[in-house]
Amino acid sequence: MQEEKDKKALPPIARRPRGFNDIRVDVLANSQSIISAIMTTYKAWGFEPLETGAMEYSDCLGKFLPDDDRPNAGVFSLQDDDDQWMSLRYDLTAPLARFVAEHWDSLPKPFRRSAAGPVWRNEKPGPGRYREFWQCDADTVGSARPEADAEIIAMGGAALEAAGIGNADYCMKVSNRKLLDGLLQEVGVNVDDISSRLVIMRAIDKLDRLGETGVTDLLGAGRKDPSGDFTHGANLNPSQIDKILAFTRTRRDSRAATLDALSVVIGGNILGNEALEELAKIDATLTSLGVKSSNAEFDPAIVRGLEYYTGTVFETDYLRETKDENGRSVRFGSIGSGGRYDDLVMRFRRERVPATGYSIGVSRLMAALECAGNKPIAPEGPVIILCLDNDYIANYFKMAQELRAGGIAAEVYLGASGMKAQMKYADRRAAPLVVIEGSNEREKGTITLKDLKLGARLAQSIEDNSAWRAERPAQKEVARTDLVAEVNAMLAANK
RNA sequence: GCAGUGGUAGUUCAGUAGGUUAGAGCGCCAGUUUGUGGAGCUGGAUGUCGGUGGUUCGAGCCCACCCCACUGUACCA
Repeated sequence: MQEEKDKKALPPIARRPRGFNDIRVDVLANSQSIISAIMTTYKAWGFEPLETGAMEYSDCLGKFLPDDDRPNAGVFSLQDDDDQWMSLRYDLTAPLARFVAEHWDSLPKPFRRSAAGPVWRNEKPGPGRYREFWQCDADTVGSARPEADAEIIAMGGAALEAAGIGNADYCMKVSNRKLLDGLLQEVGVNVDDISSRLVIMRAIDKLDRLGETGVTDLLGAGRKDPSGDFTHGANLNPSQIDKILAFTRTRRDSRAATLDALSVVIGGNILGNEALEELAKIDATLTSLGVKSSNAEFDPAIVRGLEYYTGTVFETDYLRETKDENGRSVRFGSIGSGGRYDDLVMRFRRERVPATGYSIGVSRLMAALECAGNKPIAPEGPVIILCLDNDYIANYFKMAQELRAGGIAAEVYLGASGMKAQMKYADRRAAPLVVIEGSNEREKGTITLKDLKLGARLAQSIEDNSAWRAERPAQKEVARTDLVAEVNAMLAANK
């Protein structure tokens, strides 16, 4: 009892829930610029921005309804005061389906929507995996044409390049669910047996990581991983497995060649032919949009784990080899993915509403850019006006207002420490320069401007600290009346 | 979820066969005769040694359970 009371008296330990990140100004500046580059591209291709709320009624989000046993499995859920379950959205596609179904009659069709925002998943976080993260999506709802898929694919590449990914560093890998369904029919697997179809899809999805031997195990009896964990397999026989593996090897260096190879394997099948026709149209559209095979290729080994895709599927591979801080090479998962989901809106309305879309994971994209050595944006802080003389603080505020009126971000130091500490503060705030007015300057009607960025550059050759300080480099005494003009000149000189 | 590894200052780590007041680098804070950040000088602060219980005269070190982190694996609509 007593102990419990003592525990209660302790203050809470400041800590952040795992999987949720604090984002400081340097990272924030970069993610905002990436998001804006992507959204600008989406807009240029005719996609209208739409923002929806963070929560949806759980039954609108899909199959993951909270139940009594695990009300929060996968999603964050809570019960509203009218007892309805609500959940934080786990992607931007499900809210789109809800919105479209709700407003179908008043929407222009096809409806082309872009969206950027955070999504939440109640899962175990890992490196590069968070419980809150941003996605940038674009979707075309109400067009069944393969050209709609092609356009999304081409635009996805354009968006990535706008965000800073090099043209040679990514490849959109495109396939079609119907290819696999056709193949499974031919091989004698019951396609309507959803669970075995899913096991097979997930097995193929792991090709890049586990290789053909691992996937062979997963398609057969099952696989035991090095840690001793056992994964049940699809229990196919060796000849079925061979045919599936042969199918996954039909990728060629050009889209046309892959189509030829595929038609040999799957051509006789009705679903397979449908898929081939769609892919051929996608190829033609990509070609007319100027998208090379090196940036968008057909790869039948791409299946994607998600159940809701009905046709075209694609994901974006980041190609550049990257190393972590220990020099080990890092494998990035896809930095974006998408596909056609013709049945998602059908949950709300009886009619089938074909839709296709693409989603970019912002933090993963940032990690890729960072590993590739892209120079991050260094955010710039305000001009700091030192407060050397409390009796004259009014003067400092006046200077700040003059600078702001001149379009320059400025701030008066409001702490209580000495000059050295104030310089340190300005340094930490990434201030481009500081304004100094002590009694020396005031008596002369001048101010001293110190260029922190130039100083930083000069400091690289510093050998003797006291001499360095005596020299007072990178600073300049100017007339008080020229404050705004001189600050502007110094800022311009540093661009 | 399953398996392996680990948990000592803000951080990276050291801690010798269980023995007195638990250490180092970096970082942080303050001062350095009106004046100057990023590599000067001087001084300073900081740890429920992940938690709880146990063994012991004595536990950072040994034992049990729990928590958390990392790695692999599964799931990821």
